[in-house]
Amino acid sequence: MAEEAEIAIETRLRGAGLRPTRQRIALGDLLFAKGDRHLTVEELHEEAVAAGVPVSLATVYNTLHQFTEAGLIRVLAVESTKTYFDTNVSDHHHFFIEGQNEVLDIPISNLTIGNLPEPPKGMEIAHVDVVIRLRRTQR
Amino acid sequence: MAEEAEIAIETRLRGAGLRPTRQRIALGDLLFAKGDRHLTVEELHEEAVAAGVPVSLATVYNTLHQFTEAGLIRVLAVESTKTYFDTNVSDHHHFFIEGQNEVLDIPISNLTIGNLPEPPKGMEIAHVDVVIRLRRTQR
DNA sequence: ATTTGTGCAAATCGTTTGCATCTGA
DNA sequence: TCAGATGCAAACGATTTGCACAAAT
Repeated sequence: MAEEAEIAIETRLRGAGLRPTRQRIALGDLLFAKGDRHLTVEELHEEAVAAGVPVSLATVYNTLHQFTEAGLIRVLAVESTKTYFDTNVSDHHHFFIEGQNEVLDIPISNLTIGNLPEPPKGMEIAHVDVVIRLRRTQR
Repeated sequence: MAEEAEIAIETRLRGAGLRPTRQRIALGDLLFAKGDRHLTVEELHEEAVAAGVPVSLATVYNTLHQFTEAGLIRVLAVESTKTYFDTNVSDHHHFFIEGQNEVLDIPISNLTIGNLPEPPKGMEIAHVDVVIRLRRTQR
């Protein structure tokens, strides 16, 4: 199963014109082995080191950007200090817990958006992002 | 009319417990004199300097944060490395033009959101942000 | 052998902070 | 007067980049 995932990632990397290097495969494993994830570069770097794959921070940055260009993951626009990467590329939206900087998926089926506006001339809609910001309930 | 705006801003500043200093009034004028705006700190700073009010960058940062706390403006979480401030605090959403880092208001009436999901236990919804990302149409 | 990726450290960029000086009430 | 505001420069954290070395084809 780990093997299976590894092969799949190698294939996906090749398909994207990326050499399946040790580091990229390891990062890909960490990203995709556990279902949908929302990670910062820092977090993934720590996981990689903890998993015995001592990649450098710079490589994690490079790799995540390459994965993003390849469409394997996407960037989340929740808050501006840190960049979050989402391993789920399908159409879905997010909760963001303020103060805790935590991102959660919103189950797809719940949310609908109606009356999408016409984009300005010469523009088309690339993506619609909904972020529901949460705060702890007063008590 | 400029006078009127200035008085209003002084009043709003006082109401928020902020001394209406030369710099805050000038920045407030720039922010609110031209209708709804989406600005970065850098942009506002340049405008101020161009308008003959040589505030420091640090003061622009401080001031925008204080205005935000006072509820006069709000922070936009589009994506990008920079923080955008919105002078329109009412409930509305945004277009974001990719590559150009430009923010536009979506006219309120057009967009509806249905079936808002239940927030997780102990949480409540603070705010719902919709960002429609635009790209230039292929030709 | 050639091309591409990696690691490190230095560089960059947006933002924040410490502290001495100034200003509004 | 004097708490609060400002300006500067230094500090900071996230991200990027340049370049020598290593790995993949």
